[in-house]
Amino acid sequence: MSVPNIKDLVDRYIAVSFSVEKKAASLVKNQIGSDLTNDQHFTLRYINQVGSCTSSELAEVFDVKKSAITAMITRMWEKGLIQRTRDENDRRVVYLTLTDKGNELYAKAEEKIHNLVESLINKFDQAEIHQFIETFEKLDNVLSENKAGD
Amino acid sequence: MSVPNIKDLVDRYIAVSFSVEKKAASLVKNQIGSDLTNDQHFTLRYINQVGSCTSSELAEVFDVKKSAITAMITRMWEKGLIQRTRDENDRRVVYLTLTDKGNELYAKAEEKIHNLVESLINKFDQAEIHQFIETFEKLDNVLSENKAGD
DNA sequence: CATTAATAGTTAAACAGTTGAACAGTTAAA
DNA sequence: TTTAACTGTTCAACTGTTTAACTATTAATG
Repeated sequence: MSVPNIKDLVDRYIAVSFSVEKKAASLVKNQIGSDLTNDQHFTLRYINQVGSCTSSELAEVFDVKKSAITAMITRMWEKGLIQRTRDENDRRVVYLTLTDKGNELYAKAEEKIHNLVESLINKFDQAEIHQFIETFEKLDNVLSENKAGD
Repeated sequence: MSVPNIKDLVDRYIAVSFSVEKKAASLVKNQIGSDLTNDQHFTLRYINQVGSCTSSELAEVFDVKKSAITAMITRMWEKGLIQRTRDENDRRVVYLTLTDKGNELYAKAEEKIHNLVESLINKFDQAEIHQFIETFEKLDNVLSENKAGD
């Protein structure tokens, strides 16, 4: 008990992160409806946050190949959610931005998620939440360093 | 700062959980190699833990339709990792277990993950890890309740 | 300047994972 | 016994992914 049992830790972490991720995805999907897949929602969210970005940037952030981004962006472009604009200075580059429709859809999704979280957040006290997110972000950094050292 | 800003919280949580999940998946994939996809690894892990289960149970746990399980189990069955055994009492039911090959592959993957975690775990102190997992599991329970109340 | 490198993004084939609907076989309920 | 419920499968269609080859453009090098 005092010595950290790595096997138990790995089992617990994998089980809980897997479970939470599935449940959160399922809840979000119920809220958002069938307009948007989860990956499309994350893409919308990211572009909304940064305002404008490129395919290469998305591939870096999502840790997938550029061709995967092309496919996903094309599907969202077909739905009228995303705009592609060529850079006039460097004509290789294509800037991705949200259309009005994309922004609206994101705002609607965001509102529903906000309400959902609001209804759940009172189960935790603020210090606990704060510490949880801090550790989670620390884990993210540790993983980044590990990857950089490959 | 004292009042919890839900929007910021949601943004931070989604960003960090998305990022950690991607990085962890990528690290695990590097360790395990191309023998196994992440979902197949999780499936192997689950069946290893419970010993034996059914398609319906997997569908419940993974929160997907049964037809998705059939497809995935078939792929793993073709690789010789999983065995299907009909229940003689209720001939609708099929029990899923790991073959020797499945168990070996799981053990190998588990060892590599173990070593990986061992190399990262010293970045955190034990109390922090303990508290983090506790809160994560609490979140899992809260999400379960919320889903049950749908 | 001309040729060669590198970069940004796309396309196409192939695969894993997913849903939804229809179905077969089996068991339980009426 | 007929009807209803359940377990698992099949099939078509879709999203997301990788790999490899490709286009177009820009940067670097001689």
